[in-house]
This record gives sequence, structure tokens and C-alpha cells, in this order.
Amino acid sequence: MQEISSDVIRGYNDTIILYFLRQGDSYGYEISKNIKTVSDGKYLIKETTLYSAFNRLEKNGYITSFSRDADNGKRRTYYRITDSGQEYYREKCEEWFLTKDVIDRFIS
Amino acid sequence: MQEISSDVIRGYNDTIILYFLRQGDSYGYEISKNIKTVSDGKYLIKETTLYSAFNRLEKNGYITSFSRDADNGKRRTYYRITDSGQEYYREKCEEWFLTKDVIDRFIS
DNA sequence: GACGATACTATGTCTGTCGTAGTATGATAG
DNA sequence: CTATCATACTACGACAGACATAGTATCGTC
Repeated sequence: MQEISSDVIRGYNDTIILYFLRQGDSYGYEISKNIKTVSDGKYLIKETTLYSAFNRLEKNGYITSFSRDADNGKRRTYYRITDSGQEYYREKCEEWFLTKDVIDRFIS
Repeated sequence: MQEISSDVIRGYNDTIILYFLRQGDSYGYEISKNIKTVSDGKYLIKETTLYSAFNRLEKNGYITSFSRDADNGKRRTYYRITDSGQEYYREKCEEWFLTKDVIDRFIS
């Protein structure tokens, strides 16, 4: 099976995470499963990539985190998107359209 | 002016260079100008990025290089795409379509 | 004779991904 | 009742590619 480019995804992991957080608070494992589902298994994010993205996003003020006990008795770290994160997501979407258009010119 | 994502381009600089070499032998400065033209000035590749890409491409056998005196009396390093480079270009185009499709699912 | 365009090379920094490993809990199977 | 799997992370270090900065050298133009 042909693989997707992790060097391209690189620029959009933060955006992908925000995509899910826009739909409601979530946590690492769930987002990881959702990415798999939405991409039809074409993209499986690495745990380390995911959690370091959470840290970066929080440091930049795009998300906030809080711990909460889940149904299964486990303690999870949940993440919530901030207004600034919403704005960042919108900007990245704009950027994506432009970038896609430019690269398309070099593809035949 | 909205910028394009260098983290996305990152995965496609080699492909962009090969795009031009498929049209004929060329050299650094010319390719750099061509990238600017084709992208309508939206993407200006950095010199260091360009020349390190040439080195990588040659190391991987996707291009060969040779020196030749240009009209203006200057000595230039020209690059030529190899069969392997042609194949690599085609693969990267395939990959681009897949990657684009996956990322689009996370963009609204 | 200064300056800009051309045509590079060298070196080091930074960012994000990823490999590897480890910790800890709950659910499930044998 | 114990092994294994799914869940839910954290720590650490390696690596690749982009890029900042700087320097070299030639040619044409004013």
C-alpha cells in the first residue's frame, strides 16, 4: 500500500488535532483512533508525535488541558480548544488551500 | 500576504526540482527563478535548501551533475534527471494525491 | 570603481517526527 | 489466577530537512 507523506503531515498534525477538538473535548487515545478512522487507516499517528503536539499546542495557547476520571475508572487528560486555537485552525485551513495550489503546479 | 507552509513544501522540494529537470538539464539559479515564476512568487526557495536538495538527490541517484561553461563565461553545475529520478518523481506525484486527499478530510 | 545579479559553499541551529523503552491500570481469556 | 491485550500515557535521544548567517568569486552596468 502506497504511503502518505509524513513530511507533509508534519505541517498539519496540529491542525488535525484541532479539527477533532472543535467537535468537543477529547484525549490522546480517542483522537488517535479518530485519525485512523477518518483517514480509513491511511494515517496512523505515532503516540510520541501526538503527545508532543498536545504539549506544543498548549504551550502556544491553542488548547487547555484538564484531568478527569473516565467511565472505566481511569484518569485521563482531556484537551479543549481555545478561541486562539479556533483562529489558528482557520488560518491553517487557508494556508492549506494556498499550499496545495502551489504544489499542484509542480505535479503532473 | 498569506504564506504557504514550508513544512508541507519540505516533503516536496525534491519533487519540485525534478519537475523542472524533467523538462531539460538545469542549474541552481535557473530552477530557483523558475520556482518563483511558476508559483507566481508565492514560493521562493532558499539557496541552502536548494543546494542541499541537489546533494541529496544526487546521493540518491535521482540526478547527475556536470560542470559546463555558460554563455556568460561562468562555470555552472548543471543537473540531469536519471531514470530512477523519473520513477521517483512519478511515485511522489502518486503520494501527493493520496496525502492531499487525507489532509482534506481534516480541513473545513 | 561601486553595486547588483549570478553562482555557489560552509557551518551550525532549530523544529518536528519517530524509535525505543518504560510505567500503570482495567478487561478478557484460558 | 495469571497472562495478555487495550488503554493512557511519559522520557529520552536520534535524525532529517529547512534555514540563518556568512563568505567567495565573477560578470555586467552605471
